[in-house]
Amino acid sequence: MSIRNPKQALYEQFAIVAKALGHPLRLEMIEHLAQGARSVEALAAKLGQPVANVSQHLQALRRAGIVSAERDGKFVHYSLSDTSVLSAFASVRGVAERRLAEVDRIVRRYFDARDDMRPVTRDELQALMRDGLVTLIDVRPADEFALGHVPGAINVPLGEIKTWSGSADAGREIVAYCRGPWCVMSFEAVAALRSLGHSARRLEDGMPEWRAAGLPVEMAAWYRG
Amino acid sequence: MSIRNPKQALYEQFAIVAKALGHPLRLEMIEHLAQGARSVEALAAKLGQPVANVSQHLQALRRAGIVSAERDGKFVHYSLSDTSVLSAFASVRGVAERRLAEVDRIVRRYFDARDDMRPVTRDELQALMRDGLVTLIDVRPADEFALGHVPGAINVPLGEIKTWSGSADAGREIVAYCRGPWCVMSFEAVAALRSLGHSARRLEDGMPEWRAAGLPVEMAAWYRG
DNA sequence: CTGTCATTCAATTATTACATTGAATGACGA
DNA sequence: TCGTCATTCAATGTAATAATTGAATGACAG
Repeated sequence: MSIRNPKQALYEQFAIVAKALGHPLRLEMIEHLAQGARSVEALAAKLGQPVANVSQHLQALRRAGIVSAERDGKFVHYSLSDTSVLSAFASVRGVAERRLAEVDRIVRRYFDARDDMRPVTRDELQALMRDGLVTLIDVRPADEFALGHVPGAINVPLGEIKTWSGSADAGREIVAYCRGPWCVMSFEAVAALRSLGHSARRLEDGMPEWRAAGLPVEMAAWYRG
Repeated sequence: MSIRNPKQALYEQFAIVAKALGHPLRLEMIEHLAQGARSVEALAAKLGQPVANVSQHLQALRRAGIVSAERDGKFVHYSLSDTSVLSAFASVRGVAERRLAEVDRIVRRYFDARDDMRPVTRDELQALMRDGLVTLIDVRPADEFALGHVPGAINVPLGEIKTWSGSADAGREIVAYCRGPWCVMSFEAVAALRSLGHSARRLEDGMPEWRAAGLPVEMAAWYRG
């Protein structure tokens, strides 16, 4: 850590941030934290990882200034330091999308591409919702839905898609969204709904992007006030 | 590299890109390549690093899709794959700037902050140049200047600042720019000019950002056509 | 075909990152 | 004060990454 010259010292600081983003688990953690603050234990449960491991990765992110911690009793709630983290994540994803054929291959394996695969943009969705033309479902788990969702969205966690679709109007198009543009839950939801005979598309982004765009966010009643 | 599920596979791909950015030398290489394509040897000379080391880092960047290589005789010219790389770099820098007090500290050590430290924006510079109020100097080495510079700029490499300043109009403000917002050459140039009694400021960005903004770029005569 | 030169590869060592385990801390409630 | 629980720390083995060296490739000139 000896500072030979300021130029290299600066690059070292930038590298610390990039390095902190350079691990799959930490990226997944960031995407979860983008939904809202989480305790170490809650995050570990979401990720299916040992608590100690998650704690150490969180500290790595904290050292890089990517997340911040706030103690609340015996819990420590971690959250993203600011929205610049999300844009850094998006930029990295942008490079990966543009240049790594692998990413495309993985997505296609997951979701057979058709012309109607085109995702719905935020603007399109707002128009469709205003005119009452679509049913909007939020396929994230209930706790994430409660912390904030697109106004008018119905919470249908992935496991309940099949049950729910029985009661849904078969002739009405469904738009699904989840955590972000590469969150696979909305892909799975759309695939499931189509196989059940519904017309369904994905929202191109997820909740964090909706919020970052300054659009209105609705919260569950027991969180209000 | 076993693909357990598509979600993790995607995060792994994103992590590859971020990991490639997670090394000071590679970040410095990217900033150099943002000025224009370079051969391995030329880049190694700029960085003061052994050729083999630079070659291996270049390959790491290539695997991540950040740079691309083009063979030309016995030379291999590397360049940035696309401008999304620059925006990813900028985002990482943004997180670092916002969150790491260390960065601020390093910059301040380099350049004692005053109210007139405020850098000149691109828009301001264009207005100042149009009205002929400032002298614009490009403090990068001559080869980088030749590959493209801001119209009207004079090339004054760092080592020639002192000599050049003797012939400069002492009452006229000087604006200096170099490779990018954190490139220290323009900091050093401004510090040197001020100590010599000149009024000098930095342009907030460098050449790559100027080019990425779609602004006109001038090339040396022997490169034209 | 041979020599030269830019680049890459292969092998080595040192360093750093990672996951796991079990123990230590720190705050709360009884 | 004591026990409980969330979190962190410390220690371990393993794997990945980095810099260095010298040899191998691949293209050009003669």
